[in-house]
Amino acid sequence: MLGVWRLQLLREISRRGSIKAAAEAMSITPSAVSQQLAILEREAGVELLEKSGRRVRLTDAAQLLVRHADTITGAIAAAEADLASMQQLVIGTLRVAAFPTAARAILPSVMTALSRQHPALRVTLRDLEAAESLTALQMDEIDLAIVDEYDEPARVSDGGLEFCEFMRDPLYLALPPEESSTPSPALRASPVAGAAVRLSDYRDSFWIMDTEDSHLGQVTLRACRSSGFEPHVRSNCKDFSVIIALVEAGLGVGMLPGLAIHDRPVRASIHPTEPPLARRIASVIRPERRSHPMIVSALAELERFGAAYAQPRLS
Amino acid sequence: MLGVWRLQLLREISRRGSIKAAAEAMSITPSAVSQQLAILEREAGVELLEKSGRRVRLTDAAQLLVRHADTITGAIAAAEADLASMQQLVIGTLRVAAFPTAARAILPSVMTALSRQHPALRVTLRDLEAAESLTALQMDEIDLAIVDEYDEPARVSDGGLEFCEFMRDPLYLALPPEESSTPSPALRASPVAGAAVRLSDYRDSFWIMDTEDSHLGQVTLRACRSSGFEPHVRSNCKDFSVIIALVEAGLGVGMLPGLAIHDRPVRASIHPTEPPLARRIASVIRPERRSHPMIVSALAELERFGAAYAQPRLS
DNA sequence: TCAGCTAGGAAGCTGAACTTGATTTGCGTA
DNA sequence: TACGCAAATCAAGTTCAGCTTCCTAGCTGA
Repeated sequence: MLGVWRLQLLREISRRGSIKAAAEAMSITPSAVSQQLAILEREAGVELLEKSGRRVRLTDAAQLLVRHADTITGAIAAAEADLASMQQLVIGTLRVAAFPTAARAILPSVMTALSRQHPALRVTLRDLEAAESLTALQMDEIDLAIVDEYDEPARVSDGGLEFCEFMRDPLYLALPPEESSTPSPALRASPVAGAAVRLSDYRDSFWIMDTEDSHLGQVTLRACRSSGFEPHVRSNCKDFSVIIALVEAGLGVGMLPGLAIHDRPVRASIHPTEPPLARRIASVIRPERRSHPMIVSALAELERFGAAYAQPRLS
Repeated sequence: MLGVWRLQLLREISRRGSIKAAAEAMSITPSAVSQQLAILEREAGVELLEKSGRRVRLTDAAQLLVRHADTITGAIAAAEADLASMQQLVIGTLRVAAFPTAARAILPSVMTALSRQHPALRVTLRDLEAAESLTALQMDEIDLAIVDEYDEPARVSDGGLEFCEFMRDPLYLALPPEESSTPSPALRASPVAGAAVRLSDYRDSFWIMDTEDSHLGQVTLRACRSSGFEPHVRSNCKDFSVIIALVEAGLGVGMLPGLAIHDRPVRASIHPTEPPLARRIASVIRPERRSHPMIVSALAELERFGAAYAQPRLS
């Protein structure tokens, strides 16, 4: 019979593209992987690897086996999840990845709540952009990914992952504080704090934008254009704290997601837009772990955070 | 991670009901099974076996694991089948079980055809009644079962097995040969050879029946009753050859399936009934092996036999 | 009550799977 | 073209999982 361990090694080679990388991922030596695959080839009766330069390439038969290895591994994981859910035991290590803003604004409270509820649970956190965390999830390097989505749910190549939107994060327009000398060319009365504003009212302001290749940058740009103007971009900054600082200094206006100013005092005037803009925040898991109590608890906690966050609160 | 080998041992205990039996099935010692299950309990973190007299009983958690073990084993088997079908290799050992009549009438020609087509294929045959071969299939003691079905497809507890009817076997009424002195109380002109007859025409004959608990016996009895009479049963015989001999000796009439007189000279007058009666003959496999070339070839050969058999042929 | 059967623990053995270290082969670079 | 590095693989030695054998404990039926 085909050895499951060997199949998992093959799977890892397929994921990571080289024997060395697979070996590192499974924390054994490349030599061991090479030997195990030689055995698997005997078991299967087919060539599985062919040399391609100084690397290896998977044959068709190997790719077939990788697909099967995925379902086999999934079935084992499902058994473990069922077992854990039967015992209602929330123990072990939950590996979470979140995009940076979420890692700062959401995860601290969620992690403390989780470890208060389940003292035996260890939660580790990495901050990864959405796309990175999805591949990490597929690589089985993390158990739970928190991603942001700006456009409509694309999820074409979701690779069998399970998405669950647990909150929406409104996008706000940040205006320089009242007292600051606004360098905006147009003089205007500042709107009432917290009142919705139209982007087109700031067609003549300088704009502090996220980087062009970021989702938020593109969404902002598109929103300005569909409001009928091309923004005067004064600077492109990746880090929201920098954007906040520039707006606070009165150097322009900028779009900020709510989480970026959540639980953080900001000396700027924050306004929802009309029409409202928002990004969706979703949890992503591997479906076979859906019933794992560790996952169930974490998702519940995220839902709770999302519900609390939905209460309007403007600084 | 849960050890697959251990899960399979647990599965075998569940199937066979004792550690000893499971150990024999896997050809290791009971002690080894006991040790592996102790390890599996540690892996799972749950009690899996509880003593019940001098045997063991599976806990709920264990039964949950058995179900998962089934799907895992199925997934591995599917991988192997896919692998073999990719290579189009028909090698190995095909273990067949068939009910006795089929074992005599169908399997010899099918087996010779198979081993002619695929010299590397070994075919082994056991004769088992339908119910026995189904459990053997679930026990993974055979790869292919040939069963007969008299009633409408029940298949309630088919246990995830896959049935495929490949032929129908008509039931014939066997009458004593012309020249024999018929001890039947009623004098009548014998029907034209091969012509359909009505059971009610033989309400006054003696009947040679299959055993009462056999399917054929019950079907015959029911047919007689629905033709409006209770047959005078002269003897109940399990073996069709005995029934044939008795009819040949002129001691009565009897129902015989076509296969029982297939390719075998019979000195009796064989007649289809009006309305016609038949049993269905089906192949049964485990679904995960459906695409295995060994199975594919065997099923094709059975279909071929069924098609040839369907040509009317009466002795 | 005892003989027979099943489950399971202890000790020792075997082989599968790993590591280490040397070798081969391909690729980029001086 | 030669050199060095990187990746795979081979050979030899080592470790440990999983087996057997032998034994004990406990249930069951004669």
